[in-house]
Amino acid sequence: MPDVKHFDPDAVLEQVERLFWQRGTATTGIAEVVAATGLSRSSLYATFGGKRELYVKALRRYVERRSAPVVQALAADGRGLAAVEAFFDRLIEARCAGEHARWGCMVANAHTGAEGGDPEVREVLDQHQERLRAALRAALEPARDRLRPGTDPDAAAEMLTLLAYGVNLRSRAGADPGVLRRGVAAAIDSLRPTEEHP
Amino acid sequence: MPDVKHFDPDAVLEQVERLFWQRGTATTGIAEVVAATGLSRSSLYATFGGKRELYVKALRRYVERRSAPVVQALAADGRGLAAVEAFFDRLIEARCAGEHARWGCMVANAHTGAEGGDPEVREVLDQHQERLRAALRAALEPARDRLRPGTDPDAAAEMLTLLAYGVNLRSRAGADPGVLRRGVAAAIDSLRPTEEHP
DNA sequence: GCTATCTTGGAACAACCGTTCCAAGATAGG
DNA sequence: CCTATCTTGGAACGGTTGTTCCAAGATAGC
Repeated sequence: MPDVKHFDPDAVLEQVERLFWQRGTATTGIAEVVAATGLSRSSLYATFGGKRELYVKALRRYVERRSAPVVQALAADGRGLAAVEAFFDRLIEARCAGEHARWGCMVANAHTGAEGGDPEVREVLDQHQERLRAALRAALEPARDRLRPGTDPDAAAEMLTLLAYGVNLRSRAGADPGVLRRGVAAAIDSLRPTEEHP
Repeated sequence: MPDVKHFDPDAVLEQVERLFWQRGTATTGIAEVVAATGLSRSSLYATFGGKRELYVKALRRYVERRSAPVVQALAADGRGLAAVEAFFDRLIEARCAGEHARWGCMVANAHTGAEGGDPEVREVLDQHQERLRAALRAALEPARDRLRPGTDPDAAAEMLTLLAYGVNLRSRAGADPGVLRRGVAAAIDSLRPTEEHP
């Protein structure tokens, strides 16, 4: 009996996600959201709630549609250190070039600013960190006996996680991809066993 | 002949610095600055200019009075890897406990949000990154021949710099200091030569 | 085609934003 | 003590914020 929505909610949410991802929460006004999505304030509020709920939904969409697939692929990649290398290569590439260049990571971005104070947001942040850590740990597992002697894979995964956040942050300020690659390579190479020269 | 200021500009700037450091630019209104400092809008605008100039001056103060001393101490510390260890220990301690716990690093915080778009701010960000990198590189120099064979000190300094930004970011979201320490320890330990067991 | 029910466009809202302005107050040289 | 000059308090500004509200429009079952 009732009327039906004149738009695709997920397509709209993607637009909103891109807006908040690039510009942040505090800087992006509802007026900009209205302008970017094309729909009216009424539809916006009726479908998603207020600005806070809209941001949280956009952030969740980012985690599920942008981050999770890559993280899962990393966890499932059985190539060992090569998998970790590939992950960081693509990360740096995506952060410094192409459509989303210099946008950083929406989750990393959320760490600063008012959005990080929200308990619901904080939960997403911690979940994202934990998933990335677990994926890096899983990626290291097949290479366990090919790592440098004495290496603790859990601690190594922790280190690589922190490194990823560093890359995400610095990429937003225009860091040179070559420099980022060099820093990441130093970390990964330090996990390889020293070559023997008898 | 003229009247003289009824307050100490640098003491006020310190208050402002703390405010912007903890809460960010976009979230902190001039009204809050007025309330925190106790002085009037007139004095504020006459002394520091608008909000943008006020933020930049507070950020510069942070770099010069908070960051630079620690970074210089790191560069001058001749103990090698122990110097790097001490630097990160104190960093994590300051980020997770005490007066400024969970505030993160004001410079790292500036990477996200509208402030990062300002060319003047961007310059401070790059300068800070470069100083930290150079200090870490200098701290590694005395340990050069005590590092793991094949280690590139320049690349290692790059890696440690990224790691520091990761620590700063994650600390704001309430990361456990023990976890942070473990990740950092993994990075530093990976620079040590493998123990020989003959 | 009628109608109950939802959606939509857009006006309107109070609250707050950063900034400006000016009269009143404070100061130090003459 | 007087006065030129700067500072200070606080009112006021136009613009923007997120949100609400309602009449008009669209839809699908009867």
